[in-house]
Amino acid sequence: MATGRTHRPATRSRGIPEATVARLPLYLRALTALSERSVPTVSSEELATAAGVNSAKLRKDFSYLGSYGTRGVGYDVEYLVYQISRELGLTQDWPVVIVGIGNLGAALANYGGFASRGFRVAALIDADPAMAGKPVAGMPVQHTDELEKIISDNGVSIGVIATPAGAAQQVCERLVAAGVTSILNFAPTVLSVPEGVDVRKVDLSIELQILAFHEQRKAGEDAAAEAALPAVARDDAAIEAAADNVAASRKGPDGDVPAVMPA
Amino acid sequence: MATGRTHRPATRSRGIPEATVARLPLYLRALTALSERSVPTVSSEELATAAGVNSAKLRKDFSYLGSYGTRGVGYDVEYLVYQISRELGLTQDWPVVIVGIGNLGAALANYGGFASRGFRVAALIDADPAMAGKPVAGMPVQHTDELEKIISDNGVSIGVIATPAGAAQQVCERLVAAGVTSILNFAPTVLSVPEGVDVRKVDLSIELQILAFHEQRKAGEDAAAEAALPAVARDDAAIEAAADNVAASRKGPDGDVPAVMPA
DNA sequence: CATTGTGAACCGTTTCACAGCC
DNA sequence: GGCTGTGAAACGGTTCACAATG
Repeated sequence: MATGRTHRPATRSRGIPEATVARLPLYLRALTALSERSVPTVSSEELATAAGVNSAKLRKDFSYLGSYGTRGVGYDVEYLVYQISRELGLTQDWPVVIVGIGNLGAALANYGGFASRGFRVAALIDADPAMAGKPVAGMPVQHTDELEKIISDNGVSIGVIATPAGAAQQVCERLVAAGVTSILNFAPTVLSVPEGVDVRKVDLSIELQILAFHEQRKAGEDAAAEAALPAVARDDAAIEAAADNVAASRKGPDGDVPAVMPA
Repeated sequence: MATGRTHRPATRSRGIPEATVARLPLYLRALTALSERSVPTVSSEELATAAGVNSAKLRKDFSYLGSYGTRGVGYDVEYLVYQISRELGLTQDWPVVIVGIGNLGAALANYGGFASRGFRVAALIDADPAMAGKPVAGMPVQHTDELEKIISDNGVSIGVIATPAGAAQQVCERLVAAGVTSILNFAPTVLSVPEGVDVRKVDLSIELQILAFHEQRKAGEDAAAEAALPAVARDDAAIEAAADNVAASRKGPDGDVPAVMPA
């Protein structure tokens, strides 16, 4: 999961818990799907399943927004879509700039999920003069020299950094100086920003490392089980020794082979 | 923040807290940088700053791994790198497959951060027959038909899904059936997986929505401050009204303009 | 009477503050 | 003296369980 936030103290009352905010987009996506299928109402149970959470959590989350359900019936899909959209600020237009148009930046520029929810890619910016003017996702790449002007002309408050780690802090500082107050950072660096600027980080290799950690544990468990050891206390040596056996016993059933679409 | 996990109950003792696990890669990155600069030891304070956390948290985190520091001195950089790498399972080789070689899949394939930490891209897989054989990141794309064989031949236990949402669940099922037990999902869908399979999700549009939420709040605050209203209780109507003024007053100082590298 | 909304208990995580140790 | 390691307190989030209610 992406994470990392800079925050002012939770002064104001009736603040929605951060954990709840992070789930609202999930609910919104599930609700949008229901809306497209013209489903009029959902129960907390159904919606929770669709969003991949449990229903108690969902109900508590919604209780922070206000009470938009009907006891004995459920929630009105359209109404909830509206309320959550409004709460997330998606009823307004958010111009976004992407800085660093390499593989990842280009992928982001082409990503449909942005436009579909109020985000508009206002500009693509790269430091390579050779990139300037080149169309990516139907939009000409602009040179870094224009950064400040672009931000200011478009009233951009959200910036996406997809540069190499070495350039990220500099880019960040220029974005912030130009008026950006929210940054989504894909570069594998800790950005330091002034008070009042939010940073969220998405780090691919960190996610993999977390998976590797659990994977390693599973390997240890499997091996312990196979060796018919009592599954009680953990023993580091045993786990380490067992780790070498990972992936030894894998099966590859090719029963039904459904088609997969290209990304 | 990327997130989302499927988990067996925390049966085993001496489990490292999930929150700590999620920070270990951060420490590792900071330590690696120190190591490259041949710094022999660090204090919890220095390392914490470099990793973007506070020192109490860092010390508590390390206390779960064992006590690898020296009071009055700090931590031995090389030794810590080794201990954390081992704990994360990065001393072994993790073959990974990427399914869905669109813009994002290609970006992932080219991403250097994988190889640098024990992850090896074993194969790139796509359902489009036209992609088959095409080289991406110096490696030929293989057709989905080969999925099971690839997983099995390479002992792959970690899969990355970068397909469109519609294909993700099917791909996921095939990966799992073929022996994959950890999945990093970039498709904007909730994947359902059997017990024992870990899923982590990275969702770009969710991250932006979370930023938009905070951005909206800031706009409300700013407006309230400008209007010289008492900064006490929140008033929804006022915030909504003020939201339209976002980005009205932006300055674009072009003082020093450092160069930015392409991504 | 099915389903929401929510106090209260619970649990994991963070922070504090200081004892322990080099 | 300086810095780690860690109990204990504080906090935020989740889950439970049931009263409220359309």
